[in-house]
Amino acid sequence: MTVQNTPEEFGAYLRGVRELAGLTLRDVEQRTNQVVKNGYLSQIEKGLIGRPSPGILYEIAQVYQLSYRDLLLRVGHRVPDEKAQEAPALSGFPLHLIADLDEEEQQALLEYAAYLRHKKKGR
Amino acid sequence: MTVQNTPEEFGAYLRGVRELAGLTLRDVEQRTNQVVKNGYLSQIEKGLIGRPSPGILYEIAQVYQLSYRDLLLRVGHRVPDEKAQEAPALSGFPLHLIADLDEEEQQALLEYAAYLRHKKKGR
DNA sequence: CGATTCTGCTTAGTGAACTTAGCGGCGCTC
DNA sequence: GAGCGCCGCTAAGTTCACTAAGCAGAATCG
Repeated sequence: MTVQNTPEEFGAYLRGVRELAGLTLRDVEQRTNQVVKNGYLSQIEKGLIGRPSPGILYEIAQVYQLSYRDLLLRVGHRVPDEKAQEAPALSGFPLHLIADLDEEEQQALLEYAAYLRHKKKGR
Repeated sequence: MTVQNTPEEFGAYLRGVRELAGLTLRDVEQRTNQVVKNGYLSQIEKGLIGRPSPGILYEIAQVYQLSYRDLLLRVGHRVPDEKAQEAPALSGFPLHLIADLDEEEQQALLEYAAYLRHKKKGR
């Protein structure tokens, strides 16, 4: 429910969860396949790291069985809206015409648009 | 729809969108309140940056009216599950008892758990 | 007692994201 | 055609997440 922690708060929280789970720093390192190094986790828990990266937080969430989204929020990372899949509106452009196209075709279209825009300069 | 782009692909994509929107690098810098520097955006578009941070991607998504989530996926950031709000299961621990507690109380509880765990060592 | 093996921790180093500052080119206008 | 402003770009510098390596203390066991 928390929205934002200081690094100290976040560290204390993580330490609490780890100890509750009965894991050592090296246990976590092992369970994350050496992705989260014990020394680094120690730094995080001591509040020395401002904003651990999403990848690290994800691994921690897995090991402790916490919500990845919640961890992201705690350290202050932007999190995509649950819903509100903000469609690329781009001011009335007929998107449905583009939605059908596959990856390469869309890219080609963008490049063509760039070409048009370039030409237009000599308007 | 794409799941993962190479830095080059991602850069080409962003460049296409920007030109389609008719914006210059400095326009974007201005519209993001100098959060996304023109020189840096240039580096991204040329594929020189491996994985721009969430904060930067968020700003870009806002300016171009793109889906932040989609940008995260393109560069390879982990994204929290739309649903599947993975509850902190922690092996049968009676979570509902904790859910009521406020922030401070939860922290105190974790610290108490740590204390218990510590004591237990002399089992 | 000494040796071993855990524990958390610290320090110095690396690398990549991001900044700063400025360059050269192009298209205006006078 | 000289000056001016905007364009994308780039090289060097800064910052900070993350690594590598090892140390001190406590528990364990011979």
